[in-house]
Amino acid sequence: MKKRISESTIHRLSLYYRALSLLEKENVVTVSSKELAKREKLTPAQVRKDLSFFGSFGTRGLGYQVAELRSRMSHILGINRDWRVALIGIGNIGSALVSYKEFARQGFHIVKLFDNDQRKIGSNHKGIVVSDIKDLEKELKEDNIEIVIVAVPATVAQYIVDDVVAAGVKAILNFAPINLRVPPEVCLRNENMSMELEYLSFAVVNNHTPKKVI
Amino acid sequence: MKKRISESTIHRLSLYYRALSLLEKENVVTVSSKELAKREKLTPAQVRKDLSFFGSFGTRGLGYQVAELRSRMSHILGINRDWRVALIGIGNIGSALVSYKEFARQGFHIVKLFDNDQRKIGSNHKGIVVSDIKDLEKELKEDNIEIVIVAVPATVAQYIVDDVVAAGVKAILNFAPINLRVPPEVCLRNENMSMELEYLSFAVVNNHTPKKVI
DNA sequence: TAATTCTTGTGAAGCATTTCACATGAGCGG
DNA sequence: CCGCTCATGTGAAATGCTTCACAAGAATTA
Ligand SMILES: NC(=O)c1ccc[n+]([C@@H]2O[C@H](COP(=O)([O-])OP(=O)(O)OC[C@H]3O[C@@H](n4cnc5c(N)ncnc54)[C@H](O)[C@@H]3O)[C@@H](O)[C@H]2O)c1
Ligand SMILES: NC(=O)c1ccc[n+]([C@@H]2O[C@H](COP(=O)([O-])OP(=O)(O)OC[C@H]3O[C@@H](n4cnc5c(N)ncnc54)[C@H](O)[C@@H]3O)[C@@H](O)[C@H]2O)c1
Repeated sequence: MKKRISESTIHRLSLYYRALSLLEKENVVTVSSKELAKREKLTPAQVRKDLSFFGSFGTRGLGYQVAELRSRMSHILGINRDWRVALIGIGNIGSALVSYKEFARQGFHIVKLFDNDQRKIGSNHKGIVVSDIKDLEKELKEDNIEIVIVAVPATVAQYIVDDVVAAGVKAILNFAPINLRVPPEVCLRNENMSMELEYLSFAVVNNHTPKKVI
Repeated sequence: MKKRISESTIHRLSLYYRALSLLEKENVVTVSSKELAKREKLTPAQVRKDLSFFGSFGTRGLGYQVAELRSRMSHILGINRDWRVALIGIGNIGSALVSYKEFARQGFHIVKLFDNDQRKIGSNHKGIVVSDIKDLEKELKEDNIEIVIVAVPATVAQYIVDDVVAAGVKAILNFAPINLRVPPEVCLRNENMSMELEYLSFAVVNNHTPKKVI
């Protein structure tokens, strides 16, 4: 019975959630798969198929209740609750992420910072004191951290991630441009900006246009 | 004859390029599809099929010459040359990107910065003076910019992108969490970190492990 | 109540991508 | 130079994902 949900479907759930949030702000009460599709450059059939993996949320002839569907989406995505996030590496990109208030508004609360630079350890970023990387495993456990963001140089990322995994964390967002080894029960996602620039460069040189834009 | 190259293949080309660069640093001379696959958690067949879209670069029984294949990859990806990049929005994320030296090392040179904040206009970031957003279209044309990175609030991103498109730019990397409209000849890529966090949250809640890690 | 309109939910068809499997060619050791 | 090993390149099969197309349910109007 349990069908494997594809990566693309999960990403589109995020898009639906985003579109529904906007619709709610616009005080729109119901929305059809057609309208939802248009807003995120997809097809109505795609929208309905994606939703159908999780249940049937609409009314024939009418469409979907915006508020209800949004709430359903948030449950499916697991964002109807708060998440405790730790950020490792308070450099260029790390600092940008701590300052980004939107994450907290979405339920992703960065509650812990780590670095190995003595000048940074003990300093305060947006109300959070930077911890020593030495205490990583211990503090991740103590603080019940569920998601870790890795923003350290690629050369040390694997060591860091090994500790993160040892601490029992099951979800990692990695910014270092390196292929990290994690056990199968840990979900690792990579945010690789160079790869996106290379995609653009490929597209320009080869006159290629992507079919779908993530 | 011209086969459509899939998004996944293009992303994997970046992975091959990265792995080959490391192999070259390690003074490895030849590499098999098997080894290349292992390094990036792929299958040997996948590697060979991807490469086969662009030619045949290997030697049966031996594998691929690391230096040669790397050079071929860089030509295919269009990174055997320099690119002139402009960055719009010198806030949290924009500042992090300007400071990141790796982009320039890969041939992506951020040579132009834009903002609308009077306190930022005229200021110097890593040797580049921030221009007024008012002059965006004119300066993008004058300076022959080919790739634009958009790091402004979502509320203004569409206006900015319209100007970027009007200036004839064909490649855009967008960090704003919004679905931007661009004409079909323009390649738009979105870097959406919230979406990745939502992916992780989905994975944890649904006990889902992705098949492939991008 | 019946006819009309609208839009969902979903098997099945149509495409796309990945994996398989093997013929083929290169190097090497005896 | 022959036989053995290794690894590529590629059609074909298998798998996965998207789109089609339509039965069926809900509202609305007559
Ligand atoms: N800055 C960007 O725009 C950008 C873009 C793409 C990728 N990245 C990647 O993101 C990562 C961080 O980049 P950055 O520009 O912020 O680098 P950075 O050097 O500014 O920051 C790295 C931080 O990690 C800390 N660190 C180093 N070793 C550590 C360790 N062992 N334990 C804990 N902390 C440690 C450093 O003290 C520093 O604060 C890198 O892997 C980089 O390749 C950055
Ligand atoms: N900071 C992050 O970690 C992060 C994470 C995910 C997504 N984002 C997205 O990236 C974008 C930038 O985020 P940020 O945190 O750097 O925001 P920010 O507010 O720090 O920076 C935005 C910059 O854009 C400039 N700007 C505003 N309107 C402009 C206009 N019309 N023309 C030119 N410049 C203008 C502002 O002056 C500011 O310098 C946002 O869309 C945000 O949602 C940021």
